[in-house]
Amino acid sequence: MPAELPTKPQPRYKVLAEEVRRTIEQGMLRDNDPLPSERDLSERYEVSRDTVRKAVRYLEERGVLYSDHGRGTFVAPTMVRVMSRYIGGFTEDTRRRGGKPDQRILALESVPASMSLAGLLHVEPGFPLLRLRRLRLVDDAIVGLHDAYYSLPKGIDVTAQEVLRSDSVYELLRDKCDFEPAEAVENLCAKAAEPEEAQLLGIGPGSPLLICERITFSDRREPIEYCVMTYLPSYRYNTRVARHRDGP
Amino acid sequence: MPAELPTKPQPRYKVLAEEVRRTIEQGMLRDNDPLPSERDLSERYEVSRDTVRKAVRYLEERGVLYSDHGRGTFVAPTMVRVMSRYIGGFTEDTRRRGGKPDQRILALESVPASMSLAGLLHVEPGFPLLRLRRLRLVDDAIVGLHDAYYSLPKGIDVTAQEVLRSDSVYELLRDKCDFEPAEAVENLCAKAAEPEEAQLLGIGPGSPLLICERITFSDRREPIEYCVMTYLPSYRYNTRVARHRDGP
DNA sequence: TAGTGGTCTAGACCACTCG
DNA sequence: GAGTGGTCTAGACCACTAG
Repeated sequence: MPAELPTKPQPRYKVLAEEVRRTIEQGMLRDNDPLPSERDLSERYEVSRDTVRKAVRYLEERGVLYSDHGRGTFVAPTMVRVMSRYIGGFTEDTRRRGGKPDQRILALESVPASMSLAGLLHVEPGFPLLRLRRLRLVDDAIVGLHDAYYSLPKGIDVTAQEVLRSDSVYELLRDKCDFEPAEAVENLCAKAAEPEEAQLLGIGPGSPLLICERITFSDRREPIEYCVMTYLPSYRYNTRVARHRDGP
Repeated sequence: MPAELPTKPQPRYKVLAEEVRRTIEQGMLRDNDPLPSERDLSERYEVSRDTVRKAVRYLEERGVLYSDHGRGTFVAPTMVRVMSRYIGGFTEDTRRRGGKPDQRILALESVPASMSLAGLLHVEPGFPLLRLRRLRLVDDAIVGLHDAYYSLPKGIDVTAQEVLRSDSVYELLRDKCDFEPAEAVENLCAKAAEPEEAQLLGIGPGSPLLICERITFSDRREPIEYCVMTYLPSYRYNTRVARHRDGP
């Protein structure tokens, strides 16, 4: 079987959107430059105005464009474009930033769900969870520690081999079960390193750490993963906060 | 002049959306319950299906609903609904979480832009910036320190009185100039408290702190504010990371 | 196969901005 | 007033899910 993907035909609005994105990335348009009007684009690309509007929405969501009633549609500043965040794992995120991601697996085991984990993942206390604890590296330097718990369907198991081979746990789980991360919530705060963390991360106890707790939901909005990510001060978390198009 | 606001008539899709949101918040629908189909809603509310779809998009952006092709539209889990983030100041954010926000102004002065600030705010080095340094409190306890720099039009000035009186600096600036925050980018990391910070925050030097740097853009996407927010470990930053409806 | 959301069209009118 | 984005309609067909 060849590696050719079927590559479903993309909807027109998405094709248009990527065309516009390419134009911008190639430097044909600079920050805050105006785009042609929706009616213009609609004629030029021979699609309905509504399809043009969908393409513009698509790029607005991603921090690439913004539009102002009565004025026009414009190219968002580079900094906004860059910091637009979407759900993705450490590997993907690091690559996007131009770094070389790596990992050291510390533990891969089945553990019974504690009361609090059971509550977060909507399972019974004692339900067997897959636990994966890893050191995370960027360009061969340790940047953090991930401690993740997955609620997997019965009979599904994962080996260290598979984790090492695959590019991301998300991808691995997408193949083995029907896990498809659709949404996540995160909670960030600062914390002093505890002795064990300090030793693993090669820092002094009490050193400042960035803690990011995450719960990931499947496309059916079942909580599937709970993960505590512990980062050194050198690690930076970027995000874009958009005002909603209208009220809260 | 009476305090009556004109209250512009809202578009139908927004009226519908708020109606649905109310239904959910009153507990008529629980997490992951299905909504009536778009065609149903379109008949029931006597609007076109497209208008229903706009209302659904509106609520999806806000983490209230999610829809699955071929299956239906459903109520998003409570945790997702709660952690949906939008641009707002400390005051508004704290109130949303049920806390009582407060502040102690440490400095309000005009300072010449440094090289780095000038670069971030797109002004000439030496350009006079308004600097506002404040302790931030929730329920009468210190939680952090805000150090903000604003690039204001010439001739606009702000007094401590005005800051104290107004509910938020954003609101104040909206009145005095045409500042309207539309988007922001944030960069978070951990840091050890320096002696001065430690003293102001009432902690030991070297204690862990959460640092959030923010650049705020106006509706014209001019960078208007640069702010460094320093938080104690007790402060928590919540966010929702949605996968985009389609590819990155 | 019936029902759902996803895409697309063509046209209309409104609300806003700016010269 | 001319031009822009914002809202709304009515209808068509496609793609997907589930019983």
